Amino acid sequence: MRCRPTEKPLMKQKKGLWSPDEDQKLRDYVMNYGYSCWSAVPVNAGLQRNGKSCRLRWINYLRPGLKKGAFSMQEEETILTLHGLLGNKWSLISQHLPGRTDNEIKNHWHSYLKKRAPKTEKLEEQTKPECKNSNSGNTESSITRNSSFDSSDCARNNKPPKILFADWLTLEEFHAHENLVSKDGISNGPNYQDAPVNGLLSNEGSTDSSETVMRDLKESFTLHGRTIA
DNA sequence: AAGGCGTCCAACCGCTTCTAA
DNA sequence: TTTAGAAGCGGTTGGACGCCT
Repeated sequence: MRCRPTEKPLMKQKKGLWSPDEDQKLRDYVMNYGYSCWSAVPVNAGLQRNGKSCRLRWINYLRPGLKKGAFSMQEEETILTLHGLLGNKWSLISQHLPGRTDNEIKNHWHSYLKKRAPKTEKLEEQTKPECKNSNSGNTESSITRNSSFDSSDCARNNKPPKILFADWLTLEEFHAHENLVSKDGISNGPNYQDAPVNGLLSNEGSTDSSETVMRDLKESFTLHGRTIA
């Protein structure tokens, strides 16, 4: 969804940590009017921030239903399993951990879980299929994007079937969320960050065990004509 | 007590994708 | 078909904090 161009903010945009006052302004605005157009949010809410910053603050901190506190063993197990399957697809991983944000999961991975999974990483390196990117002198990408199921090197060149979030839903489920409309008539669209999702992702209130996650993923891929080896 | 160092996390940056005009 | 602008995503950075010497 694309929103109409809005007036450019006249004030200089602020950076850095958010104040409680800014949080309150953003929360009030989003609760009342929704966020069909993030670039308009700071202007209308009277914030000296850019839309991107507001979106991030809302998703990572202000959004209702966010879990605070330490990750449970089960959550960590899920992250490890999914990371092994999907690589650094933090937004996909976060969809299996209700109340956790991609940023939070990413941080937790770099802080704790990465150290716990060195064997997995090494195994991935060894078993990585021969698809070395001939045209890339870009060592950065091959170092930082070292997952087995990733959009990196090989995947980019061979153009595998793209898997969008909508692919994980049935058509009915997708359209059900597409019809989500705020009380002011502003359509929020299929906002997967907030929408309680049925079916595959219906894990509200319960974290997937790694086995369940594996099974779900395999079933989902099979359903869409793809398989996980 | 104070300075150095490491860790964690919030937020920014830059790139890609999507879509309306 | 092209283009511009917005959203989304993942990598990176910087500051706050705690621990150690």
